[in-house]
Amino acid sequence: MGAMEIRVAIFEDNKLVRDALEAILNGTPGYTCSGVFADGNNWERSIKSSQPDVALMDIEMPGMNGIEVTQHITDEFPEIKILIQTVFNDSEKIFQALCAGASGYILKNDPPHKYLEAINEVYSGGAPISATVAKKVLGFFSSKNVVLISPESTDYQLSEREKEILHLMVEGNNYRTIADKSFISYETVRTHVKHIYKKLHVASRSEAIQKAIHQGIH
Amino acid sequence: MGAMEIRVAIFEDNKLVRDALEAILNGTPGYTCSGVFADGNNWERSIKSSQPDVALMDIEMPGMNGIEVTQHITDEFPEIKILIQTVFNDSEKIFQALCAGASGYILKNDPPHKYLEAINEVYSGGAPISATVAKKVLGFFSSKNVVLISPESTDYQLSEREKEILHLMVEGNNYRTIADKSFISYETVRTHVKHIYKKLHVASRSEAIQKAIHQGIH
DNA sequence: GTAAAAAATACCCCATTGGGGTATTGCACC
DNA sequence: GGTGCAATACCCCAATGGGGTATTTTTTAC
Repeated sequence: MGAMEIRVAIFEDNKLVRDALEAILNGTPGYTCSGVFADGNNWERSIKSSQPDVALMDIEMPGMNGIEVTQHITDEFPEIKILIQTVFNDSEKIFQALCAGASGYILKNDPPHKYLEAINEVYSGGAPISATVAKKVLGFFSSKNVVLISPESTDYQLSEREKEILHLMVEGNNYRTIADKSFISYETVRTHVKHIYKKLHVASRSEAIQKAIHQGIH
Repeated sequence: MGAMEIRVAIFEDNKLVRDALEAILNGTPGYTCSGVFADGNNWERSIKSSQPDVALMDIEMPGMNGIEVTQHITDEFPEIKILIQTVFNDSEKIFQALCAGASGYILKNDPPHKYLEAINEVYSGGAPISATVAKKVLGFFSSKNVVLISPESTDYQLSEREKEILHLMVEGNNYRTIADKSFISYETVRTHVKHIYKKLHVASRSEAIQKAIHQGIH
């Protein structure tokens, strides 16, 4: 086990597939299978014990599914790359996985050498997607299922105080509570809120909150 | 010119690039350049005269840009595949193009053989994306810039009357006006609105309107 | 260094909205 | 013939939103 080997953790509920993948990884120079898990129910312990560079993730697993595990891992261990593998051609799942932070996507019927290439590619910072998946991704953009929010439009020039007030609104406080927590009067809160609405181009509390959450105004 | 050749139209403002692409296409068996255009200003005429299977589209063009042209072509001639090519690594533009209906995406510094492969791939129904672009696409999903709308969630079981009221709300009428237009009392409008909010799982006029518009409740 | 602009504070008025009830009528389904 | 639902209608009241005006402080600009 040389220092240059890519450590891979396998999350896969099918024992045959799991064993096959493990054999391929351990039988190929440059790759080590550092952990094999049948589900994601103990994902945190699994990750800590196997210390992978790349997690090969099945979407369909009993208990916690691959999408949830992907979300958790990218939240807690953002340096670990996740390569999603599935037999399903389910667009919905693919997109959930992509949104959860997967780095790449391959189909289960891809041949072993494709797996190895893909693992290598995510490890090097790339983004392997099989042709089938790529097609779905592009197709999805053409459909009306995606709303893009321009990164440019996220600068609303809110003042620090306004951001504080907005934050308190997102937490669900009403004007009275915001006033108390900010040590200013009810009417001042209202004035700030009016300014916030003008800057965000919205006309209600809920719209402002939506915009704040979706565009990460903190 | 055999029957099996792929007809390609080039939209590209740079004359050098344009001529080079034309030469490559016409010099390679299986490909024909059926039209060469410096901009998209007469896109409809250009498409009708060149009858392409695939349009090779530059994003940056004087007058109508490649994204707008892509949108028009996919609207009017959905059978034509569009391969976007650009020197820019601009995520924003890439996503606009993808949303406009592009079938594939290559970078201008890709070598000629990649162009030919990509043209062949879109023509066969594939979705070529260069590794750089793929990375951006996947990265975009992980960011907070994309909102996915599940197709499943669009049935809210609104009654006919409730849909009417919601429609009047979308048009900007207040309760009083809705009441007058619907020949019912102000209070009845309020009752309907409360029911609508419960069914849509929202808590304000603006959220309800957003949901109605985005999910096409009529 | 001073003038202009922006931010933060505070108050006024009042219409509109939202959530919690209750209640009656009519219609369909079993 | 009761049970459920849609449509109608009213009550109370808290919360929100938009329009003002005004003072003080801070920042920015020339």
